[in-house]
This record gives sequence, C-alpha cells and structure tokens, in this order.
Amino acid sequence: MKKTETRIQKKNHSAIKAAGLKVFAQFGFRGSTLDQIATESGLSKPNILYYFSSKEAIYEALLAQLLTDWLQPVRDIDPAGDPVEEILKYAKHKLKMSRLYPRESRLYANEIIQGAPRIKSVLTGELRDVVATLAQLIKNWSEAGLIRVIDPYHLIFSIWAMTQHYADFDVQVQAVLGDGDHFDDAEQYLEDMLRRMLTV
Amino acid sequence: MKKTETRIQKKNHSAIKAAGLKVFAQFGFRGSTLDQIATESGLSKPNILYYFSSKEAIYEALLAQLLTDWLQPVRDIDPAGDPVEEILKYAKHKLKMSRLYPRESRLYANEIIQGAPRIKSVLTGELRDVVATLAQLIKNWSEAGLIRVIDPYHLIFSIWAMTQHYADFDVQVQAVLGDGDHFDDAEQYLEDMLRRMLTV
DNA sequence: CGTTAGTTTTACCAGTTGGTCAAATTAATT
DNA sequence: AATTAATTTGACCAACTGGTAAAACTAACG
Repeated sequence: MKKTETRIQKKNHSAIKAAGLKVFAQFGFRGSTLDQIATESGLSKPNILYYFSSKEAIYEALLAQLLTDWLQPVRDIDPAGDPVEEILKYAKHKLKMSRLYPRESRLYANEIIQGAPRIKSVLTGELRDVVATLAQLIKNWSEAGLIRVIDPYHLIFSIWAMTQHYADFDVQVQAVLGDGDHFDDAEQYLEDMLRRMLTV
Repeated sequence: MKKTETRIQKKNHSAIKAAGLKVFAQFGFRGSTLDQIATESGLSKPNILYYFSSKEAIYEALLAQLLTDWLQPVRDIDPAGDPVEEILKYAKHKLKMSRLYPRESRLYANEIIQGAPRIKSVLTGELRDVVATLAQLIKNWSEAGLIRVIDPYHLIFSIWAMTQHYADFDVQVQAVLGDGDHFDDAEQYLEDMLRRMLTV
C-alpha cells in the first residue's frame, strides 16, 4: 500500500538499508547496533526509527529483498535450454552475485549460521519448493540422457557452497592467495568442475 | 607454563569452553553475552571471569584450539602416498569434522565472515604457509602426471567450501532435504566429484 | 506568506552489557 | 582441627542498548 514515497523518504530509506547491510553483514543481527547503523548512514538514531519501526524491521527488509533476488535466477533456468549451459549460466550468475554483492551474501550467511530464526519458514517453504522443482528438472535431464546421472540436490549445494565461499570467506581467500580479484580463476575452475560433473 | 590444574579448574575450564563454543557459534563474538555463557555452563558470571580474564579470552582460547585442529590434517597429507587417495582422505576427514563438530565450524565461519579480526595474522601466516605447501605438492603431482592438471588453490577452496557448507548451512540443508543426516550422500557426491576432477 | 505535512533533534529511559570487589564459602594441606 | 589456598557468590558500576516523547525545524503547497 506504499503509494507516494517522498524524495527524502526514498533517499533515507535506501541510506538506512545500505548502512544496515554493511553493519549486519559484518556483525550479524545481535552483534549490530542502531548506533552503528546511525553513524554509517549519517542519520541520528531517532531519525532512523522514524523510517523503520525497529532494528529488526531494517534487518527484515534487507532479508526479504535478498531472498527474492536469490530465488529469481533459479526460476529463470530454462527447462527447454541446453542443460549444461543452463546450469553453467546459473552458477556463473551466482558467482557474479558473490563478486558484486558480497555483503548480501555475508548477511545471508550470518542469518543461516545462526539458525535462520527469522526466515526458516521461507527456507522450508519457497526455497524448498523452488529447489525441488530445479532438482526434478535436473533429474529429468539425467533420465533423458542429456547430462550424467547425478544427485541434483548435492549438485545444487556444491554450486551454492563454492560460489558463496568467495564472498563469505573472502578474508581467508585473500590471505591465502594474496590481495586481488580471484573471481575469474574461480569461474574457470567452477566451469571446469561442472562440465566434468555433468557431461556423460 | 600451566603446570598444575586442579580437578575443579579442569572441570570448569572445559565447562566454560563448551558453553562458549555453543553460544559463540550461534551468535558470533559480539552477539554473545557472558550471561548466556554463564547460564549455559551452569556457573555464575563472576565465576566465569575467575577462570577466564574476559569474554574475549574465552573466545580466543576456542579459536586457538580450533586452528591447530584444522591445520593438522593438512600437514598429515602424505607426499609419498597415492595422490587421489590422499586428497580424498583429507576431504573425507574434513567432512567428518563438519558432521562431528558443526559448532566449531560455525564458530570459525562467524569469525571469518566478520573479517577475522582476531586471527588475520594466523591466516596470512600459518594457514597461508600450510596451504602453499599443499598447493605445491598438488602441483608436483600434476606435473608428474599422477593427477590431472588443476588449479590447486581452487581445488582446496572447493573442498573447504563443500565440506563446511554442510555444517555452516545445516539449517538450509535440512530445510531443503528434510531433517536427517545427509553426510553419507554428501560424502559420496564429494568423492565422485574429486575423482572426476583429479583423474586424468 | 501562511499553513500543514513531513522531518530532525534533544533529552531521556529502562534494561542489558562486560567487568569489579570484597565477603563468604569450600577444598586441600599441615 | 587449624590454617591456608582455592572457589563461589552477591552487590554493584559505568557504558551501552533499543526505543520513546515532544519540541524544533524544514519542505511543500495553496
């Protein structure tokens, strides 16, 4: 029912969300404070609470946005497309998200590690369904002989794990490989891996 | 220099560490409170501070233990062994750690996601060196024609990512696959993946 | 320009936080 | 049993926490 958002509302809403993303991604929900978000956004604490009813409201707005952004690419997989290329397209998209939006990835990782208290219903609902559909599609592809027979769920997990790793464990990757962007190498490795796993 | 630990000291030190592990793994350092650890351990808050000088001291004791436990298996890889079997052995060991000690994995994940403020020096020091040695070994194996030519670093990252995923993202795995133990399937998938990636 | 709606600030509060301290209790040693 | 060392507790504190209330300010609009 949000009709008219004023210019100032639009600016501050997004400033708060940007600041919240930064802070929540680093410290998790409980480890983050409104003061941090206030400082980061350049607004005062009461001013923040003028735009969002609570600390939790900011967090949940971020999570909600995140979940829709993450589920869409799974739905975009084309059952009529070439199986290997479709899965590769999805995996590369996921990796690109890790490169461009590492904080979103970390925010999500924090939430999941801590037991997903606020989105468990989404996980067992929407996420589960979307993944089940994809798994069925992969299974069909397998049975049609278009890709190798493979456990679709663990295939999906391996894509998630590897792509998110480069965002969530970025500090560790940088420590081991040295500073710089390693996403191109990661993409090459990932593509190689998936082709080997999928082609008969 | 810790010489004689009394019976009570031994008991309480480990009770506090066990409680700290549980709490820190779920909420991260900043999101955890001494009161939670006190309740969880059955000791009073001042009593906890009688055994550990601060909240941070508990956290760091846990991290230190963790790091040594995690680096050892990398060192245990036998350069004279069969390459594929050695890498498989390591990967399976890592997966078993995720199954048996998921909280340790989550504690570490929390620390890394939050930028590893207290162990960055270990990452760029000990971890980096150990991984560099392993990477060199893998490269040698490649050049000797014992395994396929492969990026050793991203191979290692993929093992870490996939094994830790089942501990750190357990809630999500359970949501998608249903409750139960999925580590046996995960191991099978992992072994299949690694054999395909490593054999010529 | 005046009015109203929208925005920001100042001052504040009750609950929680990590941590201290001295007194009380318990265990170990002589 | 007496003494000493180790352990536990209760009372407390200053800093910080999420959040509130009302006043002050600013923008939009006729």
